[in-house]
Amino acid sequence: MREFNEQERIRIEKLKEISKTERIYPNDVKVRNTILEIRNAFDNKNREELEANLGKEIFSIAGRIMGWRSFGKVHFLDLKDMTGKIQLFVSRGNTGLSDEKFEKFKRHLDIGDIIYCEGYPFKTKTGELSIAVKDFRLLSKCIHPLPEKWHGLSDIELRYRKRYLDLIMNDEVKEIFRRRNKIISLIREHLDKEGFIEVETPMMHSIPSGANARPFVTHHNALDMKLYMRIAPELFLKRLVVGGFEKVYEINRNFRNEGISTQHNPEFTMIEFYWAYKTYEDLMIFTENMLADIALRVTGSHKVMYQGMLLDFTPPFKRIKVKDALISECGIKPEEIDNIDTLKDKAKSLGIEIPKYATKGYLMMSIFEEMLEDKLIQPTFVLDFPIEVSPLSRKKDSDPTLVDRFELYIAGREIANAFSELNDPFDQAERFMMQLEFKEKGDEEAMVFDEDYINALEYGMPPTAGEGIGIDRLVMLLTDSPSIRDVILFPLLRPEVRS
RNA sequence: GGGCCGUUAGCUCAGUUUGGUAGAGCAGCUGACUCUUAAUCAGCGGGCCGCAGGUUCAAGUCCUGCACGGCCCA
Repeated sequence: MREFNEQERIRIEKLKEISKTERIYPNDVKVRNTILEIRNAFDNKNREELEANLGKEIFSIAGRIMGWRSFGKVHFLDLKDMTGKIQLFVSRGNTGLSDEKFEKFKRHLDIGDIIYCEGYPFKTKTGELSIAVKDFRLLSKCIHPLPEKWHGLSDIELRYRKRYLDLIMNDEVKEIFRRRNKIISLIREHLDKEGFIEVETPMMHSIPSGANARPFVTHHNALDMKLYMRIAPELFLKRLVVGGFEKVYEINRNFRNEGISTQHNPEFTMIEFYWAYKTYEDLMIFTENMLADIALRVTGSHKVMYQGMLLDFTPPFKRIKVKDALISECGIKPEEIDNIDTLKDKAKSLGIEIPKYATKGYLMMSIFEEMLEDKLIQPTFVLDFPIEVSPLSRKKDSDPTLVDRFELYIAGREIANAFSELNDPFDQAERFMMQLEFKEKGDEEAMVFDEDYINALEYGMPPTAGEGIGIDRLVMLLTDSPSIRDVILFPLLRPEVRS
């Protein structure tokens, strides 16, 4: 049995007392108005206009009591619903409560309770729009005292563990998740406008595929088989392009069995979209226009402040090629960029550990990540990745060691990854074989050979470009959130151990 | 995995330097108060000081280990 503290026991006693004369936890009230409606209708009216209305048109609202100021025979409460906050004015008399109801009001209710009330809008001496309460009902009791009214709930661990309490207390948290919803809606709007179809592909895969990452493993009892939580939907979405869905997207969770940080949660949300008869160059233009529009409509400007950095989403975004950046920014000479020994020396000098399966491309990207990633503050497309680190991308016509691929960096973080898709089944089979070699040499993130995917490509996939955008990271940027946990409602935490 | 920091009342925090009866504000309870908005005034109650060991006459405080969390690094 739960143990309750003194304050909680008092509130439970109040509930018991109420239950003697009425149903507790009732659901038979009809809430006809929202606080926002009342504000919109009366905020602009002056005291005299509202005075004339007093006692005539009655409104009904419901919400949570967030504050209480008592003067004995008059009480001021703050009531909050999903649309806003309004002050309740509770007294006795014609436009107030009966003596009996007034006593019940004082005796039964607490800060935190969810109540229904009916009353008349008016303005107090200080000009604050308030509801003169004519009748009320307790709908749901708050057994626990709410956090302190001034400082609120600030303990980070408690905020994540008890997100409901965080949402009750911190309006800015609600705003972050409203904004997250808006961002996702806008992405859908942009894709729907182009004639895309939204689909859902499996979350459980019999072979992990579509990205270089370690999967979560689970087991299906009836089929007695291993299943992997998906690390990416890529190969399924491209099967759909083969099937004739030429513009297709999915917004859903990926699961990666890796560490947790301010940038990583084991489950995170991605949008992946595939667009037949387009190239990665087309996607850069689409992406910069879409992100600029979202930034503008969500924050009101193309220029967004993130953690002290002013990010400029005005298109076009900067474009740099991987090799050019290594040469101009990392002190590698043009004639040595393709020399594996030079790259190894450079990597060593940066303290990068060099695994057995390290190739030129692997080293180039390691050096890039170590030296340049953090510096890409303004939105920047990094293009033309080495083929060894891009097993699903189309080879460049002009240079078979590179692929038609870009990643978008903003505020030093990878936000999007896109490429012209590899639709040549013979080349794809070779790439899978190359991945297997890496795996044998110890690369745990190397891809597995997916025979059915090759088979799908053998039926013919149109030339296609595809892209993935990390929704959580994008939301972080547009809500000025320092941690991914601030934009995920229920981030993964170790379970609390109670002694 | 490593380093640093944190964990005290329902919440927000003092108290740890220099070991000696556990503190404040909000919230709660009792009383006063008919226009406040962090209302005000008077009084009262509320503690496994994260957990487990150790040192000591004596530990919230010092030492060790563990748990959970935060930031940084890998």
